[in-house]
Amino acid sequence: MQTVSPCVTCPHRDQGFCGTLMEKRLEESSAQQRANWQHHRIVPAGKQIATRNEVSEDVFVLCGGWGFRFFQLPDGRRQILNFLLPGDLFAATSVFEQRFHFSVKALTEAQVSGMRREEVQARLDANPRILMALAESCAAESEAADKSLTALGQYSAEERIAHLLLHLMRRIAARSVIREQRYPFPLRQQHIADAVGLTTVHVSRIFSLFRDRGIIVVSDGILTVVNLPELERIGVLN
Amino acid sequence: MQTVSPCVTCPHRDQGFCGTLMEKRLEESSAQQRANWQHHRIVPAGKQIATRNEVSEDVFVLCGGWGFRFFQLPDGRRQILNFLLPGDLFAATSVFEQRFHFSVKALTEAQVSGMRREEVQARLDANPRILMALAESCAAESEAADKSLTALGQYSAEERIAHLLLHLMRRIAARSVIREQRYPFPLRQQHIADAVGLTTVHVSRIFSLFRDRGIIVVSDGILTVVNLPELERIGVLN
DNA sequence: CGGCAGTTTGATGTTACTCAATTTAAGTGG
DNA sequence: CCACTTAAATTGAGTAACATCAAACTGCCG
Repeated sequence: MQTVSPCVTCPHRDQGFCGTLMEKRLEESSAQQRANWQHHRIVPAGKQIATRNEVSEDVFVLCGGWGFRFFQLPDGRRQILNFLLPGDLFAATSVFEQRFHFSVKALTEAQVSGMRREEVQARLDANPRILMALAESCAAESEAADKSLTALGQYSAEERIAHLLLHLMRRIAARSVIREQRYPFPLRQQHIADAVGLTTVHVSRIFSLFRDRGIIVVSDGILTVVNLPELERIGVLN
Repeated sequence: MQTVSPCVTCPHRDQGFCGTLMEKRLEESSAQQRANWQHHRIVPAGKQIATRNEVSEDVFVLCGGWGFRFFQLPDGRRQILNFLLPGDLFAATSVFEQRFHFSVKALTEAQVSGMRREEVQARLDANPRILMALAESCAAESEAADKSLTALGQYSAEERIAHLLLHLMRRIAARSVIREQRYPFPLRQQHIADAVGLTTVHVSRIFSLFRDRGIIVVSDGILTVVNLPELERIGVLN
């Protein structure tokens, strides 16, 4: 599980929270912050940050805001692979690949940090704790991918949406203190639809259903969980 | 892409083909074959080889036959995460995790090789080429998972099945020479159904459809591709 | 010959999609 | 703060895709 801590590598850290284990390990190995092998930028909401098949010398971390990783199909369909929260690497495997196999967009205004891949790899060799942290990220991503696959293959619409919400809630709670079951929630229904393989219309109906049954309410970018046990009953696989 | 080569670490190698890069790298580092940190066994078709949450000191490779990785839900539903072919690690990340986050079953009679995790890790430290090979496996698995996710989230039944077949065909062809577009194919329709999130009844209908349209024929454990361009038109997500 | 596992086929039901209209919310500029 | 504009969410009606249930068929093996 991830712990709450301010962003250590990002110069914009006063504006948000990062602090994954991977990031901490990298920082540990580096004497000076804001070294010249890192760069940072702020991107507006909706802006595409990375494109499939694009070559990059950098490994990216989302330092602030939300983003998402996705595949775009030629006919316009889009699959959102996962959502990126502060502290997340775009993908753990991108430390070893110079080409993105996915695209990334900013969901809100976001802070993105890039680190030279060869520098990251050099630190990997020098410090086995970084390698271990990276291996853990890989394993966590792989397990999350397997769970998403199960959700899309086996779950009904209600189950998929409940599952997505619970998964996001756990990740948000690991990064900031949650009071009264109110979670920041910048997703549009279109994002949910593209993540769980439904249409926006159907997502809206399920949300209405949940609202009417007193399970959750979404408004003003805030997700309020009214009946957590019921949400878990619907959405927890195992 | 993987190359055709006999299984190097497995004592049963005359009975099948393995030869992933990862395996070759491991062998490279080891003077004697059949070292005492490896063990091998033959498991009958249908036998469960690994169970979710189970702890193991070993890292497993499928040396011969076919297997599959899956999640079992309490209500009986099952999601097949991927199929294992000779030479495949059960999962690349299992080199770092002592607990399976998935279950594995033998699809045909299969040969399984287990290697002490600490021995594998020791070789990882000693030989950077092994680490690189493992990183490549991780990246390949992650990309495959993202593609499967897209297939389940966005594709119609026809597209999903065509996609699965093409994906398997490429992997089989990387391990053995294919003549006349005839591929060994030990899957039951139930396996396909559980892999692509459909019912067996619907899988059967799609197969009939493909057969009637002269695209593929499956019989006697052999998949014959009659019209490859058409199959690719349906199933390639690019 | 009987039994079993796997596949095929038909009839019917349900879930989720499509299309279209309407309402609500979120900005924007005056 | 209010009219205006635009994006997002909601609702209804009709439809397509896939599931469910049940029966029949096939090949295989004892």
